[in-house]
Amino acid sequence: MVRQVTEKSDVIPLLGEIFRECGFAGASLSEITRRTGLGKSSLYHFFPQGKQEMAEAVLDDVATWFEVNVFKPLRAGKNPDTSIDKMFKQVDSYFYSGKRICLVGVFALDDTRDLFAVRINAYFSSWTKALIIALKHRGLSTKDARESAEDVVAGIQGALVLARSQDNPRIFTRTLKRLQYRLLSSSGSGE
Amino acid sequence: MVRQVTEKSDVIPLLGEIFRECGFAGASLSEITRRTGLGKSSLYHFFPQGKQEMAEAVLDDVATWFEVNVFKPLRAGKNPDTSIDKMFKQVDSYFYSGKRICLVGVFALDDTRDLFAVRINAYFSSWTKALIIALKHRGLSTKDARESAEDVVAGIQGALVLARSQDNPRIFTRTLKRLQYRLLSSSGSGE
DNA sequence: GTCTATAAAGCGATAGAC
DNA sequence: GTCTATCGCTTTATAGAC
Repeated sequence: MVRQVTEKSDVIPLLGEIFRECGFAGASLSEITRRTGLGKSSLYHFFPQGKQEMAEAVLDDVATWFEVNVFKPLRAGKNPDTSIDKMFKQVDSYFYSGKRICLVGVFALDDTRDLFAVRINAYFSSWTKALIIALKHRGLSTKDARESAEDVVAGIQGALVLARSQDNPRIFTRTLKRLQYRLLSSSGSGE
Repeated sequence: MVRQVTEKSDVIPLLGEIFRECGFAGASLSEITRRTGLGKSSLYHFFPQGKQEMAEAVLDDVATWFEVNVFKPLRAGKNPDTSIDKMFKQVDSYFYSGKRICLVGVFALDDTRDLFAVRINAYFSSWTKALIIALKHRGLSTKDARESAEDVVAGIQGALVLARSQDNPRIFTRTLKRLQYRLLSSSGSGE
């Protein structure tokens, strides 16, 4: 029993960490029970469809966070340099500077993807599209913006994999720095 | 029953695909039995330690393949441009042009990593180090070589995640092309 | 090396009391 | 909303015959 929770909104972040660390198949109900402090009955009270519904709630929670804190600012377009800088800061903070991995990435790799295909697709495509908009506002062509955005989103995911495989979060932070530097030194509002 | 196999060396590639698609926790013995055509008794005859030993055999098999076809050529150093070009060709081929994902990456993300930490660490560090050697032979400084190598290895992993999440292998192939282009246009033997 | 049978534990999920 | 008890099934793993 980690803590006492009675609200669904309190449970979801805990579920997120469990799925992140164990994967979907590896996250057993007994582990979930142990780490949330909620019995199976309570869990099924909150999530009648069981594990599947828990994971969907977590994915929606993650999507909302990124929508508010990353995607929307990127699309707003008032100042692309500012919103891109904010993106990197938020990403560094969200992934605990490389000590935390991406739940959507975990689900995307094995056959868990098929269970949540729409949400997983939407997460990465929203991110890429929002970044493309910001880069076009900086003066990049559609083609250049798409390529750069894809490089950055892929680069972030890859850096998380690499950092975790080496048990070295600094791989993540320094790769993030290089990705940002490369973006800002491409043609844009600074010219 | 997919095929009749009686040699351990025939089973390992099949096991690789199963772990790749299902993850370690998600790969049940019944699924392994089904797709290899081997009964549990035969599996435990080949791998007395069970699933753990199967996964270790697969990881060693992957490591050997990359050592022979990618890392060793990169380190050989006779012609870094050639061996780097070979690396990208082999990687594209190994990952079926983005239709296959990286087994080591799958294991690296969730808590499966802790079971195979040494092998997972070795895979990515061997790759990065071998690429650093080739890049230094091309004239890059130690610092630049390390940064570029890290970008490329992370970029490949990230492109695999992105391609799979969008169910679009072309994301992988075009990201691979850009990574190679960026490597070759950095200072090197072409100058 | 592969078969059948089986063990012991854990799995996701449910029922009914409170 | 949380408790206890339990269902039916699957899990990993083993034993012994052939």
